[in-house]
Amino acid sequence: MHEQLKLDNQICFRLYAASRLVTQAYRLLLEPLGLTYPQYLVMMVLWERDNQLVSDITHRLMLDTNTVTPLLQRMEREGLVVRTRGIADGRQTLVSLTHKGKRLEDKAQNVPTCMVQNLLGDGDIGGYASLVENLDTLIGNLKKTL
Amino acid sequence: MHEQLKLDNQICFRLYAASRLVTQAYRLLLEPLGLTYPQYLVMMVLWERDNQLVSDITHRLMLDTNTVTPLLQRMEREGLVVRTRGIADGRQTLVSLTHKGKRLEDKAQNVPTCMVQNLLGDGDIGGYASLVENLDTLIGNLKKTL
DNA sequence: TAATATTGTATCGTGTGCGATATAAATGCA
DNA sequence: TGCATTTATATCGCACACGATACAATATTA
Repeated sequence: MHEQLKLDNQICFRLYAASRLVTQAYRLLLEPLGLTYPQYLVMMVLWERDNQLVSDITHRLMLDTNTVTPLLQRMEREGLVVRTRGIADGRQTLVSLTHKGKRLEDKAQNVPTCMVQNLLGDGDIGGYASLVENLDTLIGNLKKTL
Repeated sequence: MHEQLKLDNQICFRLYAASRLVTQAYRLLLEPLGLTYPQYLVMMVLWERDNQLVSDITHRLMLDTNTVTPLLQRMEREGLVVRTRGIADGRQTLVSLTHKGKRLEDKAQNVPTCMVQNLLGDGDIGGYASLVENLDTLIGNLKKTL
């Protein structure tokens, strides 16, 4: 087996494993808030700006409606968001935060700090910025091929 | 919002997005083979060495039996592997490749090359090794906290 | 303007991931 | 030996992801 072939497996499997570990680490922090990681992502989008369309959220999270719609339905059932049909355009669905959803932002204040701690551990990661940059390159390349 | 807090979100969401994009890129390559990406990972473990225990596979893929067992059951249904109960230790389940499973290795020869192409795109391989290294550090840190 | 195409969401089915629990086989220990 | 404990795997339930499809509302066009 060629060197490059191993390399491929290494990088892909590492991304797969790292992603799952990140989600697991978030679970410990988010469970007290009653959120999953994908739900937390939606909340972050809405905390940044309230009242967004389903399509805004799908674009922001690079997901499709067949993932986001059920996600939002569960969050609506939990009383975190409300979905209302668009007035100007009846096809659209507007997603807005409830009181409970807004209040949750305060409780989530320490989550990012904890996650940085989890990622960095005791030591520094020298190439933190370069890691971000490399991931962006990777993501850009993959998007082009899809 | 502090700089670090944004940074956290960036890196975690990037890992999440990159992982999904990798899976999507694999889907195009693996669908002709009748494999999903997790199934392909299992096949790679078995192509490297046949006749392994469920626990060997779970450790190798950093997954638990509640994920791997149904995965193997689907693969057995597809005629890719056979699961046999351990002789020495009746608790164990030994997973071995069928003829069909072994033959699939040839058809999958070009998959890693294609994926490297997808990951690298036109650009160079600069920072590829450091990306692997940084991901390993990240994975190591996350494992420690879980 | 009526017919057609497009767009924005939603629904359905399948395959993971994973916490929680179950079960049978092996082990340990009184 | 008998029984509690541990171990290896399996089962169950829920929440994603995503391809495929459906559907209603808007836009287009003949």
